[in-house]
Amino acid sequence: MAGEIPDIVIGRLPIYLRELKRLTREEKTTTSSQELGRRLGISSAQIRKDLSHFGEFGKQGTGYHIEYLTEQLLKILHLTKKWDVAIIGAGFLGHALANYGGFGRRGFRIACIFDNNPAQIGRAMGELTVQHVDELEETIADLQIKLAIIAVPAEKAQEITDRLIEAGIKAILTYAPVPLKAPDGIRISYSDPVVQMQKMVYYLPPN
Amino acid sequence: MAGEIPDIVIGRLPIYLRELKRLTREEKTTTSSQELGRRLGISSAQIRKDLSHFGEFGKQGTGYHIEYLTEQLLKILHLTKKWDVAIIGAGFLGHALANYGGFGRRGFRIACIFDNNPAQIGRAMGELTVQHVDELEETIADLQIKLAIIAVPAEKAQEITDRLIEAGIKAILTYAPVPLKAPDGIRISYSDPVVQMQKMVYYLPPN
DNA sequence: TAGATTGTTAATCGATTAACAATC
DNA sequence: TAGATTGTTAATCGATTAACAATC
Repeated sequence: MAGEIPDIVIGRLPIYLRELKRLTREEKTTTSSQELGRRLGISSAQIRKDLSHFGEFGKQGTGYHIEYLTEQLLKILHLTKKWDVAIIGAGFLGHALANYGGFGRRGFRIACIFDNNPAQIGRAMGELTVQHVDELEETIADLQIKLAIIAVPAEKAQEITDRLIEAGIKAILTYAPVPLKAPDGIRISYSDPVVQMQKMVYYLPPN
Repeated sequence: MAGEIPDIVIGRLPIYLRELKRLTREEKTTTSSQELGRRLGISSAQIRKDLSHFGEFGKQGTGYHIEYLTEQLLKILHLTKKWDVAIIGAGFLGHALANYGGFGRRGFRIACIFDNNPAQIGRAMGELTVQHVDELEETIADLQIKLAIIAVPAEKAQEITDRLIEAGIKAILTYAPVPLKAPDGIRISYSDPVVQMQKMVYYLPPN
């Protein structure tokens, strides 16, 4: 069973979770690896294999009880409690993140947002107020926040990263198009829309 | 050499490109697979292997000429011309995307942005004006746009996808947390910050 | 019982790494 | 020449798929 689960398997669990919620919304109570696979464009064998790393959640002949599997995945992913998140950068992107309802619905709470631009400080954003970035350390330590999202310009990203880690942050999602240096044990996840677009362009005929 | 290049290799090329540009900004003229690998957290062997799919770009003993390798990667990725991009959805996220300078600097031009909310139509965004989503088909066909970014709510994403493809779009980057159905030959790239966060949370001790 | 679907094993497929001759 | 680094081969490692006994 458990032991050393491949990272790529962990990466698919949130996708399964997301689709299970959609099935629930469609009033279904039961599903199968085949149905799930068809909806996600993944083979049914892969889904069964992935789940088998964590235990046995299905029944031969009938498949998976959606509510039960959802609960199990939430437990596996440590999503049975809400996680506080700090956002650094209150530009357009920080604004979009702070106002995105998806975090609240799926296990997170945007707890604070920071910027260094005096014009932004004190401004209301979502349910929050933009704080000065110099309050970053204290706020994160006080609230014991472990997760952060970086939405600052590339040049500032490494400095912010260092400060976040120093303040106790353990995982960072960054939108800055820069590889971040961080000690072992700190998770970094990258999102660069331009990189994604460039990759797709390869497959398009030029001109 | 060429033939059937693994998708995962293509996915790393934009990252190499991005780092080469940074090296250029640092006034370097030459680099090696070792230096590049160290900066990106990738093995030097992998970088050499990846590049070898496309030809020989380096020199034994000295490494790679940065400017030359950059040009080659741009050619390989079909980035020697600017690609027009359509954005669907002028909410906070669409706003952030339209105002992000990274596209312009790295091979793209945001050509148009659409929304269905009357309050948004006509509003200036970046250098653009928000158009009604019903003009989507005509604008995309007229400008022969091949790339689109979906920044609409989940429920609308599939309908928009269908319309985009009908209008001639060949590749889509979507921020909607839904798997999109599309015919073969259409590329879809997903970005869901919540999924990225959920994946990282697995590695964090609960509570 | 007959049909469906699981969990798991073994086979296949693909990607990464180590190592080194070639050569600048 | 001595040192550095490439491009490539072969070995290793890891992930996906096919197949099927077990069983609901």
